[in-house]
Amino acid sequence: MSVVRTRFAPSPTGYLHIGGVRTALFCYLFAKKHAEGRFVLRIDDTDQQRNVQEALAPILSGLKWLGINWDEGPEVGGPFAPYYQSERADKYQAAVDKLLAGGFAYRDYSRPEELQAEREEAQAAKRTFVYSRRFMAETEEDCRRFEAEGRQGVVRLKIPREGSVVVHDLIRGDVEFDWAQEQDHVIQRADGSCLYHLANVVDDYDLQITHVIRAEEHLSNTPRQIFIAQSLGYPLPQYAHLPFVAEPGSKTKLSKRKLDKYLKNRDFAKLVEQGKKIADRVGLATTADGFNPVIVDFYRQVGYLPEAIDNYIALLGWALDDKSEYFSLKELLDLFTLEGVTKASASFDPAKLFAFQEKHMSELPAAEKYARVLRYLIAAKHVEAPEYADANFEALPELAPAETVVRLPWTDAISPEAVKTTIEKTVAAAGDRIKVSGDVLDFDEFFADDANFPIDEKAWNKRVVDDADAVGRLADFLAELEAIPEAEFVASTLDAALHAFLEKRELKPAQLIHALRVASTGKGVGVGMFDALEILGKDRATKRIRRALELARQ
RNA sequence: GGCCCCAUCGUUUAACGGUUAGGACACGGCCCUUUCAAGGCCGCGAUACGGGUUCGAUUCCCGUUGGGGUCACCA
Repeated sequence: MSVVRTRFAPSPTGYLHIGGVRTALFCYLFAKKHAEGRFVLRIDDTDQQRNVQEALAPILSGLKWLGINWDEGPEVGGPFAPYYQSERADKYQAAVDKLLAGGFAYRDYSRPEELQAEREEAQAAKRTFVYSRRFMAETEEDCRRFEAEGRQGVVRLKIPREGSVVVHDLIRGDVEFDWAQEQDHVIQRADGSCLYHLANVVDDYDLQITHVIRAEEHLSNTPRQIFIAQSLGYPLPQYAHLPFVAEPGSKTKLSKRKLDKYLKNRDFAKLVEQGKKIADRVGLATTADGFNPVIVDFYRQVGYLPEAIDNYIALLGWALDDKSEYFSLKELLDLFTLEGVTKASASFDPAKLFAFQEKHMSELPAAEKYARVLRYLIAAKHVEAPEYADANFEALPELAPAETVVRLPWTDAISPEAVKTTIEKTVAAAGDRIKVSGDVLDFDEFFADDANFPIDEKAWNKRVVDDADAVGRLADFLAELEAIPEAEFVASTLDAALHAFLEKRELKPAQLIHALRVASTGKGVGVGMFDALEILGKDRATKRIRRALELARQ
């Protein structure tokens, strides 16, 4: 048994979308689960302009981010280089010559309008269109004659006019197509450039691809590829056509262009809204092409975990059994099989993806959470890191090195160590509330200037202004807080102190805590009250409450 | 329109002739609770339809309906 080789062959379009990732992931998983299996990345740029590298960058970075690493292809090279179709023209030419010589293709001199006329005629007569081959050149003389008429020649496949072909598909079983339904497709243009189907077949052969795993849309053009391969004497690869990734709540293929439509889906809108909130704070343009939940870059920017995306994407058209759902990439590598792939298209469900993100995030070790979150705090300027003084969000590392020095922009009185502790405690206290890394920005109250942090007006009015006794209680409790030694200013002590205070006065927690929260954090909601006080520390916490009391008494 | 593919809760899936048709997400309720999350418990909810085959069909066959893909000198 030969070594399994799969390939993912994107065109450089400037973005990597969810559907593409799913195909790439399955190709990768299938190859890598086999001993010595190789996953090849080939760039299908037969029809491209200059800026291939630029348009390719987001695709390569997206795959890398997701951990879908290729064994051969751009940047890493490999034994079958080049991996760009634009650099393989000579191979295609040789194949065209061979096809022509074998009588499997012919030179055609029809003009587009002539072909169109035939097409319309067939349509009017309700027949399947089949080219008459009226301008097929069978001899050199024919060629010269047509050329003398000012015609330009292309090369077409000479598809059989009868009989049928069976595609053996690993997912769909045997699918039969009549040759009569196929067209004499053009494989080479007048200018000598070759078209996709030819290039694709030649490359799959040259790169020794054993399993062609691709989206279902390619199933119906597999016959012509089989024709090319067989005419060239190539052994056929195994085919596996994956179901589509469809739109939320629909069976239509997911498309980047229809974002407006998807936005009407509540869950989709939620994702975008959360993403925008984060992007705005870190200075990311939300009008950019990549800022769209259909595009992988969106998730990277907002702070999703690549493992969560991989996990969800893997389940889009694949299942292991009736209960397992949470997988790491590594586990997927062991468990993935083509047999587990479903036949029906699966629609992309943003809410479910988010649930996977929550789950993976909740299992992330504290140190890594810290490293991921730091990027957002720096970009939003809640903390400063001298070594990244002028860096914008994109220039900041996704995982900040542990030794990164941080300070608060508004004071030097708090040491870098203390700032680091503040972040660590904030992340710990926020816990599950930080669902994507960028969510850390919801807890900016711990980094704000004690003398001048923003206060949510609604919460302030409700908890302080409208509560006649709030100020008095706050003042009394402040005195208690001031009596606690700084070293004991920790959540457990504060909890005990507050409850003792309440008990003495026969008050319920709510009668003090809400006002205390607004006074010390400026917000109506947040982490546990005692955690919040501990994070701030005695000095900052009491300073803030004093400020609040002053404001309330004005 | 021709050809091809597909069809289980709202979504994603399990059940490869015998189950009270299972799970997850979402949704609803309750509990916990200082807010917001999280968590726990409970609930709602599906075999598209019609014929066969069979002792027995989600499962096999045929048809209908519905959805999707594809029919380029795009990939």
